[in-house]
Amino acid sequence: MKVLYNGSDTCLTGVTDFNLRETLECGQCFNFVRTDDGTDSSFCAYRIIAGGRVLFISEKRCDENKRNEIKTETCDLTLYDTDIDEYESFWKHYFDLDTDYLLIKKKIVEECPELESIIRENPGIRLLNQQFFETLISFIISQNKQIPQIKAVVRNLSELAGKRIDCKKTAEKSIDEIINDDYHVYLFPTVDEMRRLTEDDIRSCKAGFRAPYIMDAVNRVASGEISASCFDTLTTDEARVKLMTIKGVGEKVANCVLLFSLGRREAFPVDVWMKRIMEELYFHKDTDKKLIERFACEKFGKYAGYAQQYLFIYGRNALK
DNA sequence: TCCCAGGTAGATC
DNA sequence: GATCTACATGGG
Repeated sequence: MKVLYNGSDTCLTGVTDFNLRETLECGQCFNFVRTDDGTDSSFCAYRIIAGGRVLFISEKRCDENKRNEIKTETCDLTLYDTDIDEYESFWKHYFDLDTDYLLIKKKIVEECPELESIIRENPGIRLLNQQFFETLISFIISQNKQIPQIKAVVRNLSELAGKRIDCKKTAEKSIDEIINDDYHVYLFPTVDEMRRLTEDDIRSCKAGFRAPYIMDAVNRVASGEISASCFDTLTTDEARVKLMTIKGVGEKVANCVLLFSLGRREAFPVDVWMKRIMEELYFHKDTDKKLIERFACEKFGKYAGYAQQYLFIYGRNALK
């Protein structure tokens, strides 16, 4: 992979084991919009809001080739209005580009051959490294909601309390809102911005019964009792227990926060889909979620979180 | 109108 | 402890 800066954009060429659409659209993040018109199957562009920044990014697929049996392909990425320093210090880690996914995929297929075809079809999924607070709030929102609705609540909260950012340049001017000259977006609110909201404010963002849960999470983070760094010295099991002291955070939400924002790749969130697919593959009967989690963690070890992502896609394709 | 959604808290047994 | 249900909101 080569990294080049052309004076305004950072261009990554020959990126392996990466697919922007697969990575963003697999349910691990909710603050993005596709900005191209979808007419070119080898091209896509997105606007992503994360970590107090806005990124316009596009991807061009390159020719397929084969590396060590598992089919892979390369792509070129353009991070618009982004210099090398911002790429190196933030987006590189955000997209998990310093991790060897070829090795990870091999290990998972060794443990679970059933996943080989799904990995072949989705070879570019990466686990993002997202910011703690916005991941915590987003996954509290996610309970009992579908992805488009989760995205809507995240956007409503951002518009209500987040900082406005004016976007002077855009990657692709194809969606309606981007056509406006005064195009702007709102960042996900900071803890301080959220603290100014009342429970009714949060309800007005269509958060429903999750509003008091969000209030509790905000208060606990604002007080300093909970922070990304407070988990540094804890084991994953201890960190999960601590996260679950927040109202509205159960096993599943806690595991998502561990996996997607605290670098605990051994975490294995079990939702309705994961329960169904694991029962189909291994248990062949109704099985407790906690048991499924323990089984997967023993089976996949430090790769459990990655395996979970492929299993999720497998489940959504195979079942339903 | 009914049912479900990448769940969880609180009640009840 | 294990099970049952209400919870807001929107879409099929």
